[in-house]
Amino acid sequence: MSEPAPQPRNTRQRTAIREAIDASDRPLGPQELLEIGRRDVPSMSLATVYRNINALLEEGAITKVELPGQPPLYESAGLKHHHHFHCDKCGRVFDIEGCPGNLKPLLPEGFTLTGHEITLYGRCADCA
Amino acid sequence: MSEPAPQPRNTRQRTAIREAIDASDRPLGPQELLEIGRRDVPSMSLATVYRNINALLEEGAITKVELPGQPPLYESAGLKHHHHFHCDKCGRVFDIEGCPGNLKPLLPEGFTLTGHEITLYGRCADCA
DNA sequence: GTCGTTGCAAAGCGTTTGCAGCCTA
DNA sequence: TAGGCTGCAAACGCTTTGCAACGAC
Repeated sequence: MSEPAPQPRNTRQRTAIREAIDASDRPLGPQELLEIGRRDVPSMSLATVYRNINALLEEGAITKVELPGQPPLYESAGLKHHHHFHCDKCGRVFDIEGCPGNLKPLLPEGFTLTGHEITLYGRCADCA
Repeated sequence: MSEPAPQPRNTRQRTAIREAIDASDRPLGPQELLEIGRRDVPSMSLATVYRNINALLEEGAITKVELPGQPPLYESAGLKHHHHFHCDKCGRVFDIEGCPGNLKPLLPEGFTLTGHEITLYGRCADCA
């Protein structure tokens, strides 16, 4: 089921990507990570960003944020349960604390619930 | 902003696609629509499915259902406000009636709310 | 007969992968 | 030095588009 998992090395590229994600207060996409990472390592390629994203996902350091109709974003793992807000104007995604909870009553007969995802849409404070 | 919008024609392909969507009790993807459509019009191509999906979307006959991390699905327009359930096992998506509502309190200061999307995950009745 | 539509193949776009050289440990 | 990592370019999967033939009205 699982590969022997090689010994990871701390390259400047990997460090730059991990720090970019940890320092951000909102989830970031591969292209944004490339731009930020290139401030430290100008030669960095997009393929490297993707490979490190996948490595960090597998080691559990970051989480994939998937919103309807958009390519995935990534944020630090270990944030508490939260949801996301997508600004209709600037397109940025923000973390939202809290959760309405109590969604089980919505389920049809015989269905079981293991998780949920909520995305809010509107204008962020900068764009409102 | 908007093209003069040509006079649409009722081809067998378009009819088959529209009927497949209207007859389904759950949202369908392009590949599924191709398979169903080919029962009526075996020569149908995937490009035709996509072109008709987009035409039906613009004329407001169908709605795009976008779930996190999956390609879009399509369902009849005019269904009342609802959400979606994604089965972890079979991968199918089902419509869910009802809505928790009252999500405004979750917003940070200065943010405005125009809409929301909720996706539930778990096992459907067949897979539970 | 017009002109919207179709099938096919090529092009786009975001993501993944093969490969040879590079660099961390 | 070994072998994981990187940059580059080719490959992929899904969707769109150019083009010539087709067919609805």
